[in-house]
Amino acid sequence: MEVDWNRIEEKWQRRWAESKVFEADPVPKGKRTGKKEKGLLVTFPYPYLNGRLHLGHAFTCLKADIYARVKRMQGFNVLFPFAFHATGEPIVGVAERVRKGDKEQIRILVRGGVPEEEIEKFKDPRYIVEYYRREAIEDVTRIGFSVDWRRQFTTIDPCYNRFIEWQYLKLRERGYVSLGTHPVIWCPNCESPTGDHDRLVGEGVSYVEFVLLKFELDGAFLMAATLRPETVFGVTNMWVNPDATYVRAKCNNEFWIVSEDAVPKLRAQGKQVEVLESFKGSFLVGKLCKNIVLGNKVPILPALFVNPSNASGVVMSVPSHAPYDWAAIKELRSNPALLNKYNVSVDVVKELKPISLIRTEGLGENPAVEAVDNAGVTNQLDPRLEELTKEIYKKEFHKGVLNENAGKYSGMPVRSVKRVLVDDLITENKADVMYECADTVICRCNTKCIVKILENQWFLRYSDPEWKEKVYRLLRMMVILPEEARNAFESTIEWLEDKACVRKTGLGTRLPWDREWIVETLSDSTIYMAFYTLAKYFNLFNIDASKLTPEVFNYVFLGEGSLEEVASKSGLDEALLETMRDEFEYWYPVELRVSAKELVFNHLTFFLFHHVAIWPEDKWPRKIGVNGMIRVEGEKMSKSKGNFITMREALNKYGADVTRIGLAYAAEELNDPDWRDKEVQGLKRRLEALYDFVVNLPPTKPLDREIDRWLRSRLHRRIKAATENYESLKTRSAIQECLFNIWNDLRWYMRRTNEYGDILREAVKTMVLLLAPVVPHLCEELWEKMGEKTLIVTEKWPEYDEKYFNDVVEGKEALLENLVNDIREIINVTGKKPTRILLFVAPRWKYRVLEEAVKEKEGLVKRVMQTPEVRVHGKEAVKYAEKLMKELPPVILTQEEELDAIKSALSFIGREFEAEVEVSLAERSTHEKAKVAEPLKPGIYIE
RNA sequence: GCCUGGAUGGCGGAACUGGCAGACGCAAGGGACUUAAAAUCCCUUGGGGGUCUUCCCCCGUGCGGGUUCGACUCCCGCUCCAGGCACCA
Repeated sequence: MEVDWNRIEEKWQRRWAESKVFEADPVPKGKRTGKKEKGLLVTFPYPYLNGRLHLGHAFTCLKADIYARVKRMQGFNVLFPFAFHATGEPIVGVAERVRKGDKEQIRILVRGGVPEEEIEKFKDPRYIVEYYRREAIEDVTRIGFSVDWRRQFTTIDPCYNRFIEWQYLKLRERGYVSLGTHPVIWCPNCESPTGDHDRLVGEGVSYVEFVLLKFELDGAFLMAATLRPETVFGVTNMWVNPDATYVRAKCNNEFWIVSEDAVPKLRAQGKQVEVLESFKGSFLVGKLCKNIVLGNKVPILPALFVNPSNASGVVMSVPSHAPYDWAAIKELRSNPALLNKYNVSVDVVKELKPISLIRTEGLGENPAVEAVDNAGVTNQLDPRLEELTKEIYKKEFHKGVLNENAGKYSGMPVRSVKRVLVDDLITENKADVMYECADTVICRCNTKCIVKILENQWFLRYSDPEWKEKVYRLLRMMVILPEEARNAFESTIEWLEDKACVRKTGLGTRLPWDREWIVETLSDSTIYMAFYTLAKYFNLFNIDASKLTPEVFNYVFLGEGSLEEVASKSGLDEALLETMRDEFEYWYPVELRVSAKELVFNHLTFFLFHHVAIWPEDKWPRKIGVNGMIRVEGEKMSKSKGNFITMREALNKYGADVTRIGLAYAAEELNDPDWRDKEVQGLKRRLEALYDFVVNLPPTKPLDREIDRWLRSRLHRRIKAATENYESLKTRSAIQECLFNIWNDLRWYMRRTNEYGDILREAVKTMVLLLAPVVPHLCEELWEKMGEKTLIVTEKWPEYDEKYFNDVVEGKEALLENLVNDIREIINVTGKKPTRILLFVAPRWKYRVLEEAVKEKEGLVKRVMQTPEVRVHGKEAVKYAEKLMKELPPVILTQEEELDAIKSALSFIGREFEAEVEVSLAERSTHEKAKVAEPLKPGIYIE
């Protein structure tokens, strides 16, 4: 039968709206008697409004919605709110591009479903927010998420701004926000940090910290840049690029010699640099400079591999451990002409001897010399040098130990020496640091980026050990679903450092004490779940944001201050303030927050940090659900791949319930859900079959045969399993239980009997109830079709009762199922068409042996052979006992039970095979098949 | 490179503390029903082999080793994939 999905979905969405079932308010104060009267707040991270919602949003949000619906049916007062994120750059960027008439941007918008006549209005970022908010509400409603819309907001609403201001004042007051200084990849042209998405070249490139070692030269320092400062003990000479331009500059209170390219970088990194003179690198070649760490003098030599635009443009030469250096020395030795050009005697180069300073298991005295010579490298620009460098460094870093040449550091592992050494050298004024991009980064404006140290920026002090300790404590108290995700939280907390929480551009809330800054987007989205509890009042009474002073939030969220004072100062009603306070207390803490795994490393962890910073323990969140990322037909979903599916498209094609079950069945835990049309169509057919079945449900009557008890037993086990699965967000397993498994049980039941007991109807009703959180529209319709007058969304969740679990009856059915399969197997193997089937139930003595085996396997054969009843069967008995030692049957029945089960199923078996069926006890027969009969494996003979 | 996960049939994926790998679904094939199709119902389906009446044997959970009576599961060493790596939502 065709199911009119559209009609059903619209009908029930209308009913839900009319009856306001999703509008959740606190239970009146006097009636909060038990756990179920305490509010349960279920949340989903609000989506960013730079486009339509897509299947990824739908997937995560559905997990939350299903949980909310289950809990609601279990009798909890559940609040599932929804809001919208607008803070940040991209929306402004879109508006900007539309304003400039960017054709590509407009094409993207139109292709994304924006009507041509709306485009003009997209010049205003606020309109974009408004537009996508409307679209999102339509999608969320159409997919049937059980949202209380009275509490919606966007992050650029004035009331929300006041809330963020309060939060940051609070964090600052408690010492969690402070001024800081931090290196960033920076575009000198745009004069702003260059994030990944702002780059033309160099996605994912970070910066590295070079150590600048000071080498004295004519009253100045030649600044050698290195990533391996420990090798200062093995320096034989210095390298400069003879063709590059170098400068002598006053840097802070010293004179430095660095490449010209390094000057703006040093300036960006907080150095006062004044260039005094500039010259070619060749000017330096041949001079001697002093290694102030060791006190010896080393020559400055020319090298082409030195890149003046990398770090300081000066490199120290450690031929023992650095392949480039050894290769360059070799090349100079074999090419005296080059040296003559700079008036350097070849002897200088010939006298250079590698100085080994690291001992590494598996590597020789001078690893670079050996590697370069073995590879036959003779040229310093040989591309293989890169590879050799990496190889040696990797080994030396992990296994290397500094040798006696390293002075007081000798004996230390390379792995741990760097930090100590650098700290020492800086303290002794023998070194400095310089940051450099790890690889080329080019901004979208086509400018090469550098590393800048941003000063006086506001930071969240996530590195604070006490703050971290509190978060660890919260984490230990929390339920993480699935548990495997806990590790990721732990390592994130550990790894987290101070984070800049403000920017200069984009939409958002201005920092209350420093209005040139805007609170950055991830930083304004950490505790807003609390805002849902109040947004209702802000929306309802259209409250003037200016009244929302910090005192108001202090009172409502923290219970600080006196009611009268807060009321008179803010101009808000005392009663309203008190109601808001109660509303917050009622819904908080957050019961569950569900998100995709990519947010563990930022948003979800920040969510924890800020909660412990603001609230006492009883307001800390309870559970976090983490899920995978959506894929489409096995591939990552992305706009560029052309496999991007918006919620709107899915809803138009499949309808709400099919989309829901398609997503809910696609994956659970950390697995990535895969949206496959074939799979979804299969589920749709299954739902249609269910509809058909329920609508044409055969009449039932009160019966209590074994098969009825069997179905009841199975049903109660399914209820238990499905409920547990739902509670741990395992929607896939839940669906398996309450759709497929119950369905298979019903099929078996209807195959086994022609007379249907009331339990059949009960099972179907239960199935509809259990499926309601996943496919709520269909289930409401079926519920009504079954003659129920209530709304299923608030109907009571089925409960299981272990007293109905019946192992014997289930064992009997399992026996019959196996028996039927075995008979079929024999028919298939022999190719006989049966007219008569003879069945033999195993002799009693075999049950005796089995009983003993179940009790204790050890010494089974010996033990049972002492029983006369068994011993008379001699070899046969030993054989059976030995078989049991290897493997026991999964269920255990007595001989009587088994005989009884088969007897009462004779007509069923006869129907299945269109043959006469007879059963007898093996001990009453001499038939060869009576001999092979075993408990749970009756002898079968087919005629 | 670093930090988290992960790798199981034609496909998506199960397997609790180490105990019969492949549950459940999809796809495919065969059959029943039907005027026909769809839907539904029943059956088969990891690979290979055998002396095939409820079977038996061999191989099989990314690769190479190890621990164990026994390993998808634990340990060591790799390979590949996904996500994250902070001034971005």
